[in-house]
Amino acid sequence: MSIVAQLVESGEITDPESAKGRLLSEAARLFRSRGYDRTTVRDLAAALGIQSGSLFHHYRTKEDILCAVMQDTLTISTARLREAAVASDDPIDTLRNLIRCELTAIMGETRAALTVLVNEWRTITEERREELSTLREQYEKVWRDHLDQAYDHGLLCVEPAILRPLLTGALAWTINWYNPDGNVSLDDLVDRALRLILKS
Amino acid sequence: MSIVAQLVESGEITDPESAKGRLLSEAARLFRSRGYDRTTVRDLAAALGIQSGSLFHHYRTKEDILCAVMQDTLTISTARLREAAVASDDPIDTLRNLIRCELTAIMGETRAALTVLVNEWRTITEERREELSTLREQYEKVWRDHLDQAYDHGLLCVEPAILRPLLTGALAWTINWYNPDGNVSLDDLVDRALRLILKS
Amino acid sequence: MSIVAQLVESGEITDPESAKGRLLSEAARLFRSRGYDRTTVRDLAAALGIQSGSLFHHYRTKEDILCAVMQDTLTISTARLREAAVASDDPIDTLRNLIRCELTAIMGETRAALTVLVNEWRTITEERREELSTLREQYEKVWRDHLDQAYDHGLLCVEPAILRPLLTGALAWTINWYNPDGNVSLDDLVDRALRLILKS
Amino acid sequence: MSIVAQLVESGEITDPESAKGRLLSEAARLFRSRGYDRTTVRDLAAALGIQSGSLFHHYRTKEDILCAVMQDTLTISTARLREAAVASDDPIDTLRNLIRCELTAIMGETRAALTVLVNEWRTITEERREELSTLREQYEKVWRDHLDQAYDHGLLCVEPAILRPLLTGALAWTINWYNPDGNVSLDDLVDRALRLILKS
DNA sequence: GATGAATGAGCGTTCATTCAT
DNA sequence: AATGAATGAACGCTCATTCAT
Repeated sequence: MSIVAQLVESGEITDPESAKGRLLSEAARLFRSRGYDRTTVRDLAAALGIQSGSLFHHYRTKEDILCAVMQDTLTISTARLREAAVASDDPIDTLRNLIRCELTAIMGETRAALTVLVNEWRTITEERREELSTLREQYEKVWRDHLDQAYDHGLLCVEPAILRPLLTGALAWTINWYNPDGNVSLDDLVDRALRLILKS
Repeated sequence: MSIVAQLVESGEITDPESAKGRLLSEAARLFRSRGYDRTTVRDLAAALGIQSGSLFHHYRTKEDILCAVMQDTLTISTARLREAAVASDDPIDTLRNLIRCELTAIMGETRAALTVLVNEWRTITEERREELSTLREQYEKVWRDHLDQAYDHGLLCVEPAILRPLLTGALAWTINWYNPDGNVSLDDLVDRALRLILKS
Repeated sequence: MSIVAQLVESGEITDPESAKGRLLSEAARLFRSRGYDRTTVRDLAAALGIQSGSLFHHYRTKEDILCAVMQDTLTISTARLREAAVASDDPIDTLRNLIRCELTAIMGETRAALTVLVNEWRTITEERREELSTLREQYEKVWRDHLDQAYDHGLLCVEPAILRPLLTGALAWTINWYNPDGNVSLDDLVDRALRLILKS
Repeated sequence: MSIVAQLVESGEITDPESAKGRLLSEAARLFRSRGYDRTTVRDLAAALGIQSGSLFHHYRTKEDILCAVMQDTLTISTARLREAAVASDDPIDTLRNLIRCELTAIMGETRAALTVLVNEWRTITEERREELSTLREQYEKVWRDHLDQAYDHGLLCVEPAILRPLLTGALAWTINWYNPDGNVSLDDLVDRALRLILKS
């Protein structure tokens, strides 16, 4: 059973097959391509083939939709990261897996939602940010645990507290330049990011 | 004579002391803190103590203001980067200087404008983007030249074509987490970023 | 069944009883009395007892409203002119009927819209003008056919190609001076216009 | 000495060679081609090579400029019409001269101002309209006198009180269709308009 | 649940006019 | 006379949201 299916079953995320789920994935797609502010509720409604007023039966406000997108994306990403983290016993392999997992998320199906998460963070209200921060911290905890471990083994070039945010930026930025269909494979990219953080 | 003063004299940027210059720096500040879309021309006018209609004596449209902010910032940043690049003969010192220069820009007075450059890039029209791209490429050329040189000396952990965008992201992202008044000094941060890209 | 009712049924014009129809007739009235430029969407909305923003549910732009007014008016006028043209077999009676029909339109319910059609023709975009020109030509064709016929019978003082635009002007101008409640009856006016174009 | 020169000398119109005169003729040209509302004071100033604020040293408001254009045009037109009226003793020749004079004004240099006079009449304030009405009546008096005379000779197909406004419209409308460079000469057009109003 | 007309505050922009220089 | 920056009211239009149906 896939991770997404499990999270749907446990009620942690909205079923992407449901009406609400389709709404969220369409929203993620639009928010990413046009930006949150420039995406109107009419755009979203049109993309779903409904009237704009009908959106508000599912979510109270446009911002609620943005937050739901962020929340589900974070939940899925964290679950996937955890899975990636236990796939190997070797610290370096584990780091490679984490990097690949994060890059896959950035490039893959959750790409839209993640971009939104980065670009529209300041868009949402303080209160909402705090709610989501809890989820973000769970995600970051996975990274921190394994970076600490690798650092204790003397593998990293920089202490985790600084290394992680530097790496986060490096990976997040790939969305602005990396082309999966170009002449740098994803494996190459993962390898280069890994070399960046390793000591030797 | 300062770099900014020289650029003003040569007409490459708007004098920051002039009415237009004050308009631009206020715009950069507001666009950064609220985002371009969420900053209204009335906000900007109020911050300058004038009427909203009066803005349009200086710039034809709001987007013109955004572009002027981007252009001046890029011009200043490039001039500063060039200056930083020639301060030392040692390749590693030069890289350190470039990193410090970029971080200083991100943290310092041009911080606002640079954030805009990143966040509002897709906001502007295609045509405008091309104009600005020329300026961006001049900036990047300075980096590329010195990274190539360092790579030829066997100093870098990754080939420049991939290293530079990874580094760009790592440095740009600092805006989201680094606190200049916290317990990591700017020198420390520069040092850690340098360690990231060096081979050993 | 009235001509208007038939045109509504066939979908050629907007039902004057519908919300959109009331909007159009109010627009025609205001555009006529103040001119298109001087009529604001807020004026129009106020006259309809709605908010200005609500107008844009019915028509995308103010110009769309103007064009819709013009189109419906032309469609109705053409239908009426055709009806008037077949009411008699006598060429002179037919001309009299056409003149009366045109004057009735200019004086009557479509007066506002017709004035707009004349005064705001240059207001609308080229593209739109071409669309409407087709309708105008249909209207003019009715006139041309019957003027040609009358000319062939030797009834007219001037060849139709010049006579028709001279007559158009003479009739259109009545809006600037003729008072239906004054001491010149509509029948008198029709009679005088007819005398103008007949040979004897 | 030309009529215009005489009127300038007597102070009845603004010298077209003077700064104000150039302003007026440029205004007439612009008002005609774009309409009064759509011509901005900046357009006018630009056409004159001055700043928009400078216009207000010559005229207090934009409407003042419109009225000055109307006034001068009416004054010149009336003087020319009077001249045309005394050129012949023959009633029919005189009518022909009046028609030609009016058409020449509509087509010629004063064309711009005359269009304004027709199209922007409702634009100006009540008070202003009364001032100009006096001038208009002087112009109309010339026509009325000669039409009355011709009617008394049994030459006209319709009584002057109705004939004149019908003719006014017929001639004014030529601006919408007549092309002086087309295959209908001005003489032909004058001839056809004359046939319209004559009895036989 | 869905519709779609309506809201109403707010947007970027225009423009006749003013006025210190 | 002329400038040109500034005004401030008004413009056409947008859009998240509401609500009767």
